[in-house]
Order: sequence, then structure tokens, then C-alpha cells
Amino acid sequence: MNETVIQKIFNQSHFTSAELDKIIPSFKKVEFRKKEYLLNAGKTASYYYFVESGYIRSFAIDTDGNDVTTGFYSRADIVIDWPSFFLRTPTKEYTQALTGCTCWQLGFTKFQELFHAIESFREAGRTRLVNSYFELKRKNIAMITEPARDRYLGLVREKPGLIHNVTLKHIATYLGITDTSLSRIRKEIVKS
Amino acid sequence: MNETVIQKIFNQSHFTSAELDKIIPSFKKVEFRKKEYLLNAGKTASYYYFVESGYIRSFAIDTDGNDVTTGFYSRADIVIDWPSFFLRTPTKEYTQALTGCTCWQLGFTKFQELFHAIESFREAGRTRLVNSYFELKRKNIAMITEPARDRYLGLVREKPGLIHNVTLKHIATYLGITDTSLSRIRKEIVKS
DNA sequence: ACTAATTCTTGTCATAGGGCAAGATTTTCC
DNA sequence: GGAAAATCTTGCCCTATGACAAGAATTAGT
Repeated sequence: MNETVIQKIFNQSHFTSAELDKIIPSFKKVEFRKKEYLLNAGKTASYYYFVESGYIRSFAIDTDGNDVTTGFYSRADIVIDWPSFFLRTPTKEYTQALTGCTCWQLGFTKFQELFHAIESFREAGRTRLVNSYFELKRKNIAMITEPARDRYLGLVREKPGLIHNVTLKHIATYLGITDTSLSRIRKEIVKS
Repeated sequence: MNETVIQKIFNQSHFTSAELDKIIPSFKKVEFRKKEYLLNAGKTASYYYFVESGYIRSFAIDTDGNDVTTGFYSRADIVIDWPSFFLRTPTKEYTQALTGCTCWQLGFTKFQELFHAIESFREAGRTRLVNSYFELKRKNIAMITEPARDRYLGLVREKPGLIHNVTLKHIATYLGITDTSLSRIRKEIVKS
């Protein structure tokens, strides 16, 4: 059988094989249908996931009712609502499967066990959070310094499969523009 | 003598007084002159700080040489480059005192000691990081959904002292607009 | 206090992207 | 496989913000 994403992810880090034998079986394989919600606003995140296959997005509904995409997740990405999962508070974001998805799920309780038992697991977790923070900051700066066209090109470079699996509208709100503008930007890019 | 910011911050959390006796003396009082750098791009953060008094900003220089403010810090705020401090990697941001400042400094080694010795210190740290993440995300969404004027009003509400201590230019780049536009937005606000 | 440097305001004009609405195209689903 | 729904493109016109530059105001240095 082929290596799963979980094996790939954890084999790369510095775990002993005894640790891996604890960690890897803790993840449970789960499937989501297209449009199914992994997490709803108002709920507290009880799980996080690694994506084996498929596309997922998280989004917020602002005070005016606008749907704003806050992230896209695909193969090998972690899908976690950091504040909700760690602070045990209700989230304000939705997480939804955009295609059929296979994910590896870990619950909070199981997470705590591993967290306390395995020091490298703790460190790997902290590193992952700090990296997410870093990514978010990059996105922030890009929003200020780069024009929409460049942000779009950056996204396509980073997640080439996205455009074939995700609605224009969702990509547009992620980039902070309207679907109309993104459609025009695309046309421009094709021309050039 | 008056209570310091450090005492205020840690007294509020759930520490025993024995723990507080370890934590509080670990912070060292340091002063910065106006324009002095707390951290330079290319360096790895060896310290983090809590602000007792004064104003500080962090900023990045993008590929076109634009100076973009990424954060403002004032009384009781934590000043930390999360990725650099935790991943022990060189940062790409500058951190600079905008006024004379008094801060409480903690070094990485001392931090590690406390981190391993005191469970609530670990948790408080994780909570702080998650909160920073959350804040950044809010800022991100605001950049997309709110007009510049509202973002400005929000910033003023959040940090009322800022406008009297910080250059228009610095505030403008934080909001993602030019100083010219901010000057006009201000005029509009005064009128209304 | 005086000069230089920095910062802030304002004018003019240019432009990226928004709002709305009509069609065109693609997907969904019975 | 055909109707209905969802998505994408395009046209028209509008608005917020940018670029540049000049002058006013404030701040800093000697």
C-alpha cells in the first residue's frame, strides 16, 4: 500500500519509531462529501485534520453578510482552527469541503495525550503554529504591497490545482476582490 | 512603589506566588531611545519584551523597498517576533522604538527554563501566541471587508495614544494606504 | 532662536477595482 | 438529455485611492 500523508508528514520530522507508532495510529481516516462542513461557526473545534485528498476552504461571514474566504487547504495541509482548538472557544469561521475529501482526524483529548507524552510532538506543534502565523503575516503584507493580479498569480503558483476545483467567487474573496475583477484579471493574464 | 506592567500581567493569570517569584524577577528592565532598534532584519530574536511605556513599531521592507508597518506596540503589549524567537531563524522585520521606551526583557535561555519548569507559563505562552494569530486574522479580514476609514477609526479606538506619538506615514502603511489618503480621510472625519 | 529637515496638507490627474445587470457558459440533478 | 441552477464573462459607469508635486506646518539640531 502507498504511504499516507500522515506517514509522509511525521516520517520527515525527528521522531523515534516508537513515537511514530503512538502518533500515526492516533489519526483516524475520515471522508467528507462535497459541501459538507468540517466545522461550523458557533461550535468549538474538537478535531483537527491533515488533508489526504480534496479541497477545503475556511471562511467568515462579516457583519454585512459578506462571505470571505480565509484559507484553502489541500493535500498535506493541516486544517485547524487554532484559536478555537486551543482556547476551547466557539469559532467564528466555517470550514467546508469544496470537493469530496479524505482527511486524517485527531481529537483534542488524543492530542493532549500525545502533547504531554512526546516532547517532539509538542515542538512540532509549536512549529506548525508559528509557521501558520508567519504565513498569515506574509499574506497580510502581500495584501498591502502587491496588486491583485500578483496575489492571484502567487496563489496559483502555490496551489496549482486550486483553479480547477474551486469557484471563482471563493478565490476572489480570498484575494480581497470581487469575482468580476478576478474574471478580468484572468482575461488579462491569458492575453499576455 | 507602583505596580509594574509585568506584575499586572502575571498577577492576572493563574500562577502561584512561588511561580510568580520565579517569573517576575526573570524580566530585566531595559530602556530604548527614540529611533533605537530592538531587533534588526537579518538577526535572530534573542529576546522578547513587554512594554512598560512608550511606542514601538515593527515593519518590513518589501521587494520594491516600501516600508510597511506590521504592528504597533504600547503599554502592556508583548513585543515578540514569534517565528524568529521560536524557530531561531533570522527575521525579515525591523522593530524600532518610536518614542523613548521602557520595556521588560526576557531572553531565550531564561524563557526556556521557565517554559520547562512551569506548566502555566507554557500555557500562558501558547495562549498569547494563539491570540496574536487571532488578531492577525482579524486584521486580514478587516483589510478585505472594511474601507480604509473604518480601519483607521478602529485603530484609533484600540490605541488612542497612537496618533499623538506616531507619524502619519507609519499609520498609513499599517492601514495599507498612502499618507496622502490618510490625511484626506482624517480631514473627512473631522468634518463629520 | 534660527535654520534645516521632516512631516502634513492640498491640488490635479490617473487608475484599479467596485456595483449592477445582461448574457453566455457550465454544472447539477431528475 | 434537458431544464434549472450556479457560475463566469462582459459592458457601462462610478468611486476610493494612488502618484506626483508644491507649499504649509511642525519638529529637531546647533
